Amino acid sequence: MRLSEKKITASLKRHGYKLTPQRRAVIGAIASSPDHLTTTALYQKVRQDHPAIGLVTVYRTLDILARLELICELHAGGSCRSYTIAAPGHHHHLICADCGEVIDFSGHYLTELEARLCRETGFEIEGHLLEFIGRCQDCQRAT
Amino acid sequence: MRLSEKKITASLKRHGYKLTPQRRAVIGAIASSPDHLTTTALYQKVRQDHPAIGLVTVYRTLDILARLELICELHAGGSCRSYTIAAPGHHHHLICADCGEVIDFSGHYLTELEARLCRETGFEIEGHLLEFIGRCQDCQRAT
DNA sequence: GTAGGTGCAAATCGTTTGCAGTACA
DNA sequence: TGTACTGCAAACGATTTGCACCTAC
Repeated sequence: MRLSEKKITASLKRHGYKLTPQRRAVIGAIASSPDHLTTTALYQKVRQDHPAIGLVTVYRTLDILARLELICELHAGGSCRSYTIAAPGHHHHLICADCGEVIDFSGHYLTELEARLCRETGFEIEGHLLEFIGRCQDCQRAT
Repeated sequence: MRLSEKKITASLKRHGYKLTPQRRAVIGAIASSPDHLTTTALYQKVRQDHPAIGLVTVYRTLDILARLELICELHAGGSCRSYTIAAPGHHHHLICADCGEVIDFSGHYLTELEARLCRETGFEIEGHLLEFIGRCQDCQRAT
């Protein structure tokens, strides 16, 4: 279950952001895609029914959405970020190094470890990043 | 315990890479720092006793060292990479969001999870990235 | 009406590449 | 000696910023 378009726009309003057609378009595009999209990919998609939108606006909208934790950011290996609608609760990613497919999985494998690290280092732990890199079945066959 | 400068140069030679003064300088700089350094920070440091070196050479050297797994790469949150001498065995990072301090810890907390993901998704898992973000004791006090 | 949002162009940042000269093995 | 390495400059992609105009509230 992922956040609906409605909930996202509502949350934007609640935080005092204006609801422009551009923002609706970005939210619509990201909400209608099951995959993680890079900013540029999302830009292409949004342009299909909103040709006048600027790439900058997409960046700014994504920035707001990420800050409100309405979308989730993925640091897939290299130097590019991609986004998808946030799923409630914490989750992690399994990424195919060849085709870029992303599988989400969730669980609390790390709470125990986190508690131990807190105790041993005195850190106040705010979050973590857990990603597996590998090759999906299709790409294995393709070799 | 971290790899010594000697072991690194030896490994470079063993893999057929030439041992130039520039490479020695980069290795010396990274080996003498206990911290993780970004490429640019490392470049500044190397220039202190090797002013003629080019940033490009630092990039290329780091690339080789990372490929040979002699140094380890850190994707600290944002879009910048930093490097430090590799510790033997696999390890993870605990990063202070305020001051950037990095604590290494090791363990095989993920092998079981990795096996389960393999089974369930058919992925061939090549590696993973596990980083905790938080605030160290000093920064907590500083608030 | 006005603060906030938009879009363009230009600036910036980190990183890579082409190429001619240089130096290690 | 020959191949690999270096350094410059230029290219590059992703992201940010300055600014004038525009629009949702």
